[in-house]
Amino acid sequence: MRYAAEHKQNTRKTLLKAAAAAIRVDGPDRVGVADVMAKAGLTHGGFYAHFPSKGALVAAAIGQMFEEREALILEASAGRSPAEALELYVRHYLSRKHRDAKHSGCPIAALASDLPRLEADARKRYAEGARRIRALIAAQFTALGCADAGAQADSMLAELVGALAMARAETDPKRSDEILAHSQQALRRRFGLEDPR
Amino acid sequence: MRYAAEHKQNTRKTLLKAAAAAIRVDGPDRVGVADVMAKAGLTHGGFYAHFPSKGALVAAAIGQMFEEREALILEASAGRSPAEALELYVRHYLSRKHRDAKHSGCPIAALASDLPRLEADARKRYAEGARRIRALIAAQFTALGCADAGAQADSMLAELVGALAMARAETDPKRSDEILAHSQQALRRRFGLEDPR
DNA sequence: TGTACATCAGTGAACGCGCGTTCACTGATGTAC
DNA sequence: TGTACATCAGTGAACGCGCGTTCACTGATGTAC
Repeated sequence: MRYAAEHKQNTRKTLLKAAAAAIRVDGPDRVGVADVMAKAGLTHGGFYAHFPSKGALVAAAIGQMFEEREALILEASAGRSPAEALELYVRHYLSRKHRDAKHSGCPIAALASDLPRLEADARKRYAEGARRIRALIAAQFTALGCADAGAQADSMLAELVGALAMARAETDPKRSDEILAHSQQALRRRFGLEDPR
Repeated sequence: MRYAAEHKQNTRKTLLKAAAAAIRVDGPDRVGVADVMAKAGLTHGGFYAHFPSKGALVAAAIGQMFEEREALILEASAGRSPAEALELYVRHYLSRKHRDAKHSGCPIAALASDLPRLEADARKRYAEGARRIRALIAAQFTALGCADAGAQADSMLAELVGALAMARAETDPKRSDEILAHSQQALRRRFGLEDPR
């Protein structure tokens, strides 16, 4: 079966998307090469036609996660004022929906504690991705006229990531909701974000 | 070789401490039963005289981490005013020393993203431990006369955990230091903690 | 006092399983002549 | 127009390794008689 010119590239993209989802849910160690191939309807042997090793897949999948995430943030911010965009970001980030949709959520929170254990390539991709997301937030603060936009972005992102990770770890659903709500409230207050409801 | 009455209990404690350190550094999946036994100077076969399974070790080791951590917090707070205790906690939490000493640091940050993937027992221990640490912080806010001490504690802990995890994931040492410094500054300001230096 | 036996933390070989990786092969299609 | 060959994404069996778990055994000491 000879394939269309872009067929291989499409398969590669499918693998990356499948890996990006699976790794956020189960972690880089528990996601197998065979799992990812099966999700694309393929058998495991063909994997090495696309990636030189599992480590390379993990690194590329982390890149994929951040690309997806950045696209989502840009799309959500489009046509909105800086204050609206920040408010929306915080509201979505600390929603029950985001907490429960780990496969498609923020990779910073999903992989935070896995990261220091990964190979150099994967760490690099993650650090670059985190910096880009931080830059998107900082840009909104700059547009709002903040002098220390970078510091504000770091602080906001830290509380977002920490609150989401802790809410996901909490076994009591009520307490988990509370963690999200408390950080939501704190962030709104300290950054002067209106509650639109 | 017949052993002293408490010998087995001591061995168990040694194993727990070794596991608690190793799991924070390498994660629950990459720490092997044989590794932990070797760190106690034993061979792997004897493991099952102490724990029914690896999962039970992981859960017990998580309990151990939080015990160590609580003891440390209580010790550091002893004889200090609530404001001093909070200031010290934040300063230590966001120090380079804490960032670089993963084996003995805060388990909430070290295992945040591993948690949702672990067995029910381990998740329970973690959630209980996180609640106790949160309660220690909330108690200081209550002593300071805060009406919403629980909400303050949640928000502070979220920023601490997020900032530490992100600083550990960052590959550029300068940016990593900056992440710690920015959250340190933000937390001091919003909770009115004096810089003693 | 001396001998046989019970105890039990720890030993180390073995088993089964999953997973990353390799490799000879397949089979449909494009190309050369 | 027809035939032989090259191409190449994907197949599926196999290999090696690490790891959790099991189990028969060790050997020093306490206990029963």
